[in-house]
Amino acid sequence: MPAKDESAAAASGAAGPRTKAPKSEQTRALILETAMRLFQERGYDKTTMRAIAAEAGVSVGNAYYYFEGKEFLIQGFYDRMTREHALDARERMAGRTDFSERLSIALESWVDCAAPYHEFAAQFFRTAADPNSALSPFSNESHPARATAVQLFREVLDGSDLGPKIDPELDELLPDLLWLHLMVVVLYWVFDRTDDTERTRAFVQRCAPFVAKIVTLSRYRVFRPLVRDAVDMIRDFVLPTIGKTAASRPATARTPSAPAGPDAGKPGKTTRRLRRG
Amino acid sequence: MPAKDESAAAASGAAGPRTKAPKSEQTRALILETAMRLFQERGYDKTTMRAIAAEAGVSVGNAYYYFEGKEFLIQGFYDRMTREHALDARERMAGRTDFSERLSIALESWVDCAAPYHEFAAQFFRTAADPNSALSPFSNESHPARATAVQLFREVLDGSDLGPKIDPELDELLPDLLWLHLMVVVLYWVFDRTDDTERTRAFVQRCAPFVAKIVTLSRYRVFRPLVRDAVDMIRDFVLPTIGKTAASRPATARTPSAPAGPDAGKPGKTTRRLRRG
DNA sequence: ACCTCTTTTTGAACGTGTTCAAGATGGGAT
DNA sequence: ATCCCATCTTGAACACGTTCAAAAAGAGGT
Repeated sequence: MPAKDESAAAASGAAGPRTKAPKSEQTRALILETAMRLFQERGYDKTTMRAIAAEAGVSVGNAYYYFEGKEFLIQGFYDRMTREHALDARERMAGRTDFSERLSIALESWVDCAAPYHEFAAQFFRTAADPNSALSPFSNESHPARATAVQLFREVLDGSDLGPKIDPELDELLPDLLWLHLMVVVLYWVFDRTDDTERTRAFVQRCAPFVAKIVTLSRYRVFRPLVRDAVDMIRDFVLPTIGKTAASRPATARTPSAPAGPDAGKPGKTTRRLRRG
Repeated sequence: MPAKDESAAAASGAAGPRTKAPKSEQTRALILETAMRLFQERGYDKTTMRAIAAEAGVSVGNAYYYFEGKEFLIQGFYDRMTREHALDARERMAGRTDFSERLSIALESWVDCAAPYHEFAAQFFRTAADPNSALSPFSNESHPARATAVQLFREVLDGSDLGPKIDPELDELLPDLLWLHLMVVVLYWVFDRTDDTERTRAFVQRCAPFVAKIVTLSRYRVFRPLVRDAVDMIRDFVLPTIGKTAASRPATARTPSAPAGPDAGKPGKTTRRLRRG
């Protein structure tokens, strides 16, 4: 049983090595770096595991010792790009306070950061679309990349001037919703075949004001019931799937909070007082 | 150059065989049927091309003569399921006139029809998620399965009693939008790990009234600007990607907020008074 | 019958991702 | 030093999707 799972290794052995052997970590990094370089040079499909191993000066079996499979090498890309994006977006947003503008900048920043990888993004995407894969952006909450992205969107909101006036329940959900919006943009981007993904850029420019408008309008009385419904639905059906909230599998089970309340049998803890008809 | 593309073969040779050789079509069908049977029995990954060929009593090369690759065998499944769904949904909707109910039935019918394939839907989905693949539901408009599904949703609308009162522009888009909604349900379903995909079923039950509410509310004055924006955006950015509308590359144009004329530089015929029956 | 050309069929061979039994390495404990 | 054990490394071997040159089977025409 090799110690592939470092978090487990770090948590289990109390008397064990506090920092995992730097030697092995070095090999791991070497393989990952080599893989990423070759991916960028030749594309994902054209880069064989044998080539990666050879280029890194290790055996092919060794690569599999550190990475469960070829697709796991992609994670490095994903993580790196997400970090770059967060940094770049923060920098570009600095000083701006208009929500629509900030959102637009954040999304455009993503398109820019992702641009170098667009060519083999398809392969990438294909792997991420597999629910069984650990790479799926929806699967494991632990995915650090998602946390980074959600955090960025929280900052997009916090830095803008529509602060306390909007529905607190919606406000709580918004960072995740904006991340979801980013996922839609990603989907659009992956399928975008125009030069420099101009189409996606235009899409983003149109989306941002629209989203801002929705958020702004959500304050008004007329929209409240609709917003309520949407918020409830997202809380019950979307967030749990992403791994948010303690209730991670409430579908057939009972409600996690409010034992025998009005929504017994309902998927999530809806709202305490929901005037349902 | 073998005649893999039967539509071309049928259209080109004026003096050629009006019906393509039934012999070869028989082999093709045999391979497809065998593949579908094995996929259902063992799952997609576990079913090897060698096994399909052996079970069908042909050589492996022969399978590749009729199908460009393994993934192309999936298309058979996709098409069949879509047809089944359309039939089943129509039957179940018969007599109902409430839009929300009809939509709910149509979606639930899909979940039921897709249930037998849920196990290997992941692999399926993974393939469909590849923009390069001919299987992608977004790629080629010609995809007959999508046409069937969109047509079904048109019937969902036509059979319901909210007919002429809703915004005609929205009405025109709705079938495609509902299909898009189905795609979201599919996404949800693929990732759903609950027993009998109970969670997806609950999701659908909640979505349908919500969608109906939106459609209903879209009539009121307050919502008009929002609906307008949404309709425009969808027409400009979503439908062209699906292959709808002649204007398929409007992205790089100018700012959308009407500088010169009402629709100057707009890709589609955006705002126009359509009085549809 | 014989030749000619297209359509269909074959199966060995290639390149790939992945596995695995076996070996090498290194650091403590005796 | 010697042994022990976990960690790391190896490369041959496996199974799979896919390709391809060549053979077989038809389909006309003479």
